[in-house]
Amino acid sequence: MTNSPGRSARLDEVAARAGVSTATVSRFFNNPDVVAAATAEKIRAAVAEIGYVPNLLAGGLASNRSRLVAALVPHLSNSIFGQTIEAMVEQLYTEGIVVMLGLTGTADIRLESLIKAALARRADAIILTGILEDEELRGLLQRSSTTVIEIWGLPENPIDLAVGFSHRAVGVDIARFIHSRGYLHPHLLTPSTARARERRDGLIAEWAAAGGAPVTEDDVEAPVHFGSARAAFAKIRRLDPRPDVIVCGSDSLAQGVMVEAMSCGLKVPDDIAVVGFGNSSLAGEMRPTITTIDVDGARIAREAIAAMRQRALGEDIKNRTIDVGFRLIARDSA
Amino acid sequence: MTNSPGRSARLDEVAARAGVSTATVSRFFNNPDVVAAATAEKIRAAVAEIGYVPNLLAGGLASNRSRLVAALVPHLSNSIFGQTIEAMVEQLYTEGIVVMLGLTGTADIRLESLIKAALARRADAIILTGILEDEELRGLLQRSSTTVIEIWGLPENPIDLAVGFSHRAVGVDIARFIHSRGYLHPHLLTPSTARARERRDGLIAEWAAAGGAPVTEDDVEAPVHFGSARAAFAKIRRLDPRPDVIVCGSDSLAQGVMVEAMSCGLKVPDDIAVVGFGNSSLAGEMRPTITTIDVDGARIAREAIAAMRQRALGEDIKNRTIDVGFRLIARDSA
DNA sequence: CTGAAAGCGCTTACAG
DNA sequence: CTGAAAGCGCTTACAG
Repeated sequence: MTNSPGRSARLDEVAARAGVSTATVSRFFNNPDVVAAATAEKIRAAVAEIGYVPNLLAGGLASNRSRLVAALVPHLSNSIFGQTIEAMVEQLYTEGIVVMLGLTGTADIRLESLIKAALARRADAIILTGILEDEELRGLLQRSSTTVIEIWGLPENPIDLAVGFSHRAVGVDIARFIHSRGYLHPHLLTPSTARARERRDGLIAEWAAAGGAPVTEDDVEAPVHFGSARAAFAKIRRLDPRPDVIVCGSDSLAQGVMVEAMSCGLKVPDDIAVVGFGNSSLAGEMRPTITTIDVDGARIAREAIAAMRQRALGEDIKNRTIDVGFRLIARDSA
Repeated sequence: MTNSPGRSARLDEVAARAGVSTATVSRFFNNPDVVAAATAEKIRAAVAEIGYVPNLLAGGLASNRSRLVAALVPHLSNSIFGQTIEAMVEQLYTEGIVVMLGLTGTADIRLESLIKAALARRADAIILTGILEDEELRGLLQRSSTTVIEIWGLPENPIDLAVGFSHRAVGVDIARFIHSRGYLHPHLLTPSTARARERRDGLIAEWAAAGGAPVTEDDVEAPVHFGSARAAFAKIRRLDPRPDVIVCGSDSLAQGVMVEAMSCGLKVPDDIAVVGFGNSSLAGEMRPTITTIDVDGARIAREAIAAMRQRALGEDIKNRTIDVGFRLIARDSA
C-alpha cells in the first residue's frame, strides 16, 4: 500500500522485502505448490505491504505465455455470439486468462489485422467465428504456435481445431419439422452471412427432397435489426400464394416478423407461422413463444477452453473437430 | 512467408535481412516518419519475406505501452453497454489498440481481480462502468500511472476521469415529461443497479415536487431479461388505482411490458403508457414505438478515447468530467 | 537519418 | 525447497 504514483513495484523489491530470491517470488505466483508454507507467508506479506502487481508483459515475454485469448467475432449487438463470448470470458476469468475482443465486421481486411494483432500479443489462443479463406493468413496461423479454434461452424478443413455444429443439418431439421407440421409454403428470411446461407441450402435441399413446393425467399442484410423484419414482411404479404410459415435466420428477426404480423391483425401461428434461430431468451418469452433452434453457446465456450487447456499441457488432441449439435425447440409460433 | 512452425521471427532477423540495425527496424514500426524512404522499402521487403509479426509483449515491456485498453462492464447480453463497448473496440482498432473485455457481474470481488488483471497487463487505460467504492482499490488505481476512465455515470468524485451523464437528471426529465402528458399514476420498474436507482430517485423527487400522487414501484433483478416484465406486469394489474404509465429501467423491459399488456388486450398507450430507457434499436422498431431516453454510447466511447489520447501525449486535461447528456425521445408508447 | 548498447521486469533450467 | 544468472524480444536515449 505504499509507492509513489507512476512507478510500480518490481518483483525484486518483493523478494528483498521477503528475504528470498526473485526466483522464489516468481514461483509463489506461478507454481505455489513448490514453495514452502513459511516462505509463502513471508512473500504474501511483502506483496501486500508493497502493493505489488506483477508485470505480465515481462512475465509473458519470459514464459512465452500471454494469458490472453483473442476472440474475433463479427459484431456484438444483436449477436448470437454475445452468449459464447460471455461464457468464454467468464470461464477464462477463473484461470487468470483475459479475453481480447476483436470485431471483424464484414471486411476481410479487419480480420487480417486483428489476427496479426492477436499474434503480435502472442495470444495463447485465437478464437475465430468467421470462415477464413485467405490461404496466406491460414498459413500464418498454422506456422505460429498459437492454438486456433474455429467456433460456431464446422469447417471440413479446420485450420487447427474447431468446435461447432453443422448449419446445413439445422436447415435439414427445420425442413423436416415444417414438413411434418403440414406447412406448404415456407418463406425464408436469410441474413447475408455464410452460415445462414448454409442453413438455407440445407433446408431447400431437404424440402425439395421431400417433394415440397418451391420455396420463396428473401435476403436480409446482416447484422439483423429487430426492424429488418418490417420491410421483409411487407413483401411477404404481397406473395401469392401467401407463405404459411416464415423461417427466419435469427430470433430477433422472428420476433420482428411476429410483431409486424400481429399488428396487421394476423394470428401466429394460425394465419402465419414463424421459426427463429438461436433460442435467445426472448424466444421463450415472446407471446406466442417462438419455435427455434437452440445452440449451447456456453458449451461451445467450454469445449474450446478444454481444448486450449489440453494444448497448453502439451497433450495430444484426438478430435480436431467437436460437434456440439443443436436442438429444435418446438414452441407456439410454428 | 518462411519459418518453421513454433518459433516466430525476431526483429534482429528482419534487421539482418534488410541490412540495417534493429533500432531502425523498430523505428520503421513505431515512428515511420523518421526512417528514410529507401530504408523503409528494404525493411518492408524483409518483413514480408520473413513473415515477421512484432512481439508486442517485448515491445510493451520496453516501451511501457501495452496498446491494451481494459473495458470492464457488468454484462454483455441484453446490455446497454454493448453499444459503447462496440464503439470503443471499433475506434481503438484503427490506432492498433486492442480491448481486453472484463465482465464484472455483480460481485465486487470480480471487479477487484479484473482491475488487477488489467494493471498486471499494464493496460494503457482502464474503462470502468461500475461505481468503485473500495478505497483500497481506488488508491491502487490512483497510484498506478494508468488512465482510469469511469463511463456511463458521472461520479462527483472521479478516480481520474469520467465521461457520462446524470442519471438523476434523466429521472427528473421523465417525471416532467409524464407530468406534462397528464399521467396521474406512474409505476416504476427499477432494475437493481445503482444507476437505475439514481434515475428512480430523481424521478420520485421531481414528481413529488410537482405535486404528483404517490408513485408505486417494483424492483427487477438485473440483468433484466425480456421476460422479467411478465411477473412485474401481473402485479401491476392488481394495483388500485391502476397505473396509467409504467416507467421501465430499460427498453427491453419496456418491450416486455408492452407485449404483456397487449396480449392482455390492453392498448398502449391509451390503456397504459410505457417509457423505456436506452433507445436501443428495438425502441424505434417496436409497435407502438417506444418513448425512451437516448444516450449516445458511441460518443461516450469517442470522448473516452480522446481523453486517453491526450493523456498519452502528456497533455493537460482540463475537464476531468465530461457530461455527454441524453435526450428524451417521445414516441408512441407514452 | 542511423547504430551500439543498456535496460524493460519477469521466468526457468541448472545446481544445490 | 531455494538461488544465481542467463535470457525472453523489443525500445530508446545518446552519439554521430
